Amino acid sequence: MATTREAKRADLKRRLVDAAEAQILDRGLAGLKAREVTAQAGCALGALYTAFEDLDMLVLHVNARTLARLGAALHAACPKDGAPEDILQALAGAYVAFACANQRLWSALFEHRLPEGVEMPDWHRQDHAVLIAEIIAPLGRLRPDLEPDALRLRAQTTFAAVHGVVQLSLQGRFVGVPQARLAGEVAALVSAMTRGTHLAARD
Amino acid sequence: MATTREAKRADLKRRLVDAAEAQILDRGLAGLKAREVTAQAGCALGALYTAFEDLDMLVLHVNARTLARLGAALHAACPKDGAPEDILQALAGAYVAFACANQRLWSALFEHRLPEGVEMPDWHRQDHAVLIAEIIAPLGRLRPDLEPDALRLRAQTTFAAVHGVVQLSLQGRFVGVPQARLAGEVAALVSAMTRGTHLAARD
DNA sequence: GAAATATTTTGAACGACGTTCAGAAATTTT
DNA sequence: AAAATTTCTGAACGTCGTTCAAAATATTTC
Repeated sequence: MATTREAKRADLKRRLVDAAEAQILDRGLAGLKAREVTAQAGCALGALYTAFEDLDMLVLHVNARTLARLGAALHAACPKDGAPEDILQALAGAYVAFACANQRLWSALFEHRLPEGVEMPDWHRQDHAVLIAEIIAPLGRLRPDLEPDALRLRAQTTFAAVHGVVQLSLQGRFVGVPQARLAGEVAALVSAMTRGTHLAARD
Repeated sequence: MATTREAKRADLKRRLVDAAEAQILDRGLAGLKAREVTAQAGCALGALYTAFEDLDMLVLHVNARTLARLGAALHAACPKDGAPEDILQALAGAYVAFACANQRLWSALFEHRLPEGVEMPDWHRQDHAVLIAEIIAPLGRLRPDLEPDALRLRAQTTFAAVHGVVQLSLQGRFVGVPQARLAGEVAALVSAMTRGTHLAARD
């Protein structure tokens, strides 16, 4: 049974990620505890460290799942054809909707920090590409003058701007916009960025 | 010596905030430890809990200091007269410069989370007002049609957008823009937001 | 198939952490 | 200066992530 060993290991990993996801979902990232996760996954405390290097890597696997779901939501929300403004509005709206509907899992994506000096593994860095993938095409139509590198950079900036508004709002910070106003403010921001960006291309 | 008691208490608090600030400055928020802070402040471990409710409240006092310095930097960078675009660019540039020059203390402002369910004390909520205070006037000139409430909301959104770009960049995230490009991208964002915002006022 | 060997799983134990609190030290009052 | 009060102290507690010797299980050998 050469396959059993790997299959059991994969099953353990799945149960641990399931349990960690459930844990973050109802207590937040800070409420994730090794003892509770392993109890819910039905394994010993030490087993966690045979499946993953440490708790941080387990969180990264939960985040990978969340990013995949978020990526699918963004892709689904993106109209096949339409004006660049409409596509960007649809993407921003979908991002807001996903963050609101999955607050704790979405928060974990950006709250989580690796210990200082520890670099994020490559396999997980790539998972983040979905955050900007769909932005590039419509933005490119607004700014046909930009080189691919500059375009990608501007897509990152565009994402980060929207993300910032969502993050400060959902964190309930003093400077964050009230959650009830979030969708409207993001729409206004995207509108302003879109119009302003379009103008810049003509200068 | 009625004054001594209060003076000594105030001195202890100051030493603790000094030590915590130094600690965050060279090891980051996650590197802040009660035992090290009290050792550096020259008091017993338990003394921390006679001066502050807990470590979180000590962090809030460090953050209050940082916000005051940041507020001063933003105010100083804000030209007395000039086009709204120029003022907003100056503010954004100063924000980027402060965040870069004080990365760990600035990060602590937004990394720190109170335990779930614990609300931020009012005295510290107000400290955050400096983040948007200087934005309101120039933004109001671009959008004279907005009511004071809507204007304040838009100022929060404008801040959050710039902040998002800075935060993802300085965190070194995959989707963040490289630090070397940060100032340029923020300038482009402010430019686009400003032009777009101005156009919206004419619709 | 049983003994020997290799692998996997286990949970008690470790060190570090934030926080508490009974007693020691210092101060104020009598 | 003795008594009463306040302040300060650091050992001790509970919880955390992580480790690792030993137990349990699986595999190989004869």
